[in-house]
Amino acid sequence: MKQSHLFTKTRKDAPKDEVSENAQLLIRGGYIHKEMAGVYDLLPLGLRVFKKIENIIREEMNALGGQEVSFSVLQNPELWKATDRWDDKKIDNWFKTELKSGGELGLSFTHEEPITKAVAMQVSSYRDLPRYVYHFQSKFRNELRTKSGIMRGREFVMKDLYSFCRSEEELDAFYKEVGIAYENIFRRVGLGDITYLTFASGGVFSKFSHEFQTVSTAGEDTIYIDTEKRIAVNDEVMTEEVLEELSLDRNKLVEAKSIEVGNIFKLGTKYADALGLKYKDKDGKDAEVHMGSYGIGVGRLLGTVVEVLCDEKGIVWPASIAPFDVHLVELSQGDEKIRGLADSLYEELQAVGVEVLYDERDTRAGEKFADSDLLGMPYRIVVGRQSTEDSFEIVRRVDGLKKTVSKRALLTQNYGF
RNA sequence: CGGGGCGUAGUAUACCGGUAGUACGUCUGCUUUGGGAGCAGAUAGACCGAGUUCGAUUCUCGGCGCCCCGACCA
Repeated sequence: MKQSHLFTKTRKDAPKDEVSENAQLLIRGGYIHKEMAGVYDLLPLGLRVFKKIENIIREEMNALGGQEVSFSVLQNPELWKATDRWDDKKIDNWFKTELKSGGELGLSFTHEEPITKAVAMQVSSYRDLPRYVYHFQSKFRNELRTKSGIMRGREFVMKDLYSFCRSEEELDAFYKEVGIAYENIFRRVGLGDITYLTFASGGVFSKFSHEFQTVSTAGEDTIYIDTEKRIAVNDEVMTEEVLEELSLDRNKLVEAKSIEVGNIFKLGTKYADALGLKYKDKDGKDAEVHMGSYGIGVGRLLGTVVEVLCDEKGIVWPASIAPFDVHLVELSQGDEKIRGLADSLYEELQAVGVEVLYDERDTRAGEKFADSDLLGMPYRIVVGRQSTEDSFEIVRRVDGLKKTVSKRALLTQNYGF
């Protein structure tokens, strides 16, 4: 992608109404556009990151045996009445709308009800279970107050996975597998070291639910971490009894603010029962379906990566989710030889499948470097006076380390850092 | 939803009961050119409505919007 063709530009100043680090950097870099309070649009660069994160999650969900679907954002109130979640007193941040022909609709607050209902239409025997269904879909929450940039908006895309099992044991086993898959996801997007499996309140179905909490001063939650065991306890369930049950020593726990990037919990049989989802066991008798629900906010995850990995110069993307593999910056300043060198490198890199953002704009070096730092590609290739046919400067964004490498090294992405 | 703050250009701000000025940014051109350069020119603004007034961006009221703390929440 040639940078001069990109319809977004970087900006020096962040909008005054944006306080959070993640949204400031993403807006300055042209990754997102703020539509209104709590509502953000993804621009080309932002969408590329978003899709890469989505794909990592998708791979892990598929590895679990998950089957991808796409459920509507428009929802039938009847299903929610069946589970007693339609009333605004029960769910206070519903977005609801009306049909011209009369009647109400809900805008997807979450998708337990419609997906459970759809599964009920397909499942009737023990042979039909277990089933794991997931999708990436917009969720709408009529928040009284939005905050933290893209971390908490009124509309956001969530990956939600629902598991349908024949027994509590089957659910427990799958639940553990999802936990491992989630750890894979957070490691792959670059948050592994600072993300902790956290015990949180479980509601009426189980004693605990589990959250994945990424340590950040920008977080809204408070957790207590056992760094050796690599688990944490959410402040909301932090009691002596809980510590005892989990065999944790209060003196070893470290308090931290954190961002909830994922959540997994057991739903028991409540929704299945309410929506008529049951199956015939081997004896031909009706049996209950045990459900689990597993969410990751994709946009929040993106924002969290920006928030915790950025530095004073801008965004620092992990290679796994960067919009481009490399940022090619030419400093030809009118020198056609240098420009030719950069142009052909651009073509060759693309030919071997390297994703490259090519800054061939006619601007000064300082501006290009500043933009490159802000945009945060993991590597920057600089083509200037010192470059030759087979000698190029490459800079690693995360620590600024520089190397001079051959063209072959660039084409094979073996930079030797 | 409780509490607080704020609405003048993309950003930061100034002045004023007589329709707005500066800086940065942005755009154009020229000169420059390895860390946001210089010169010249240009662009762009009073949230909306009602009231008071000869006249409202300014005063009053209402609405809308935005931000922050708390509660709530992926």
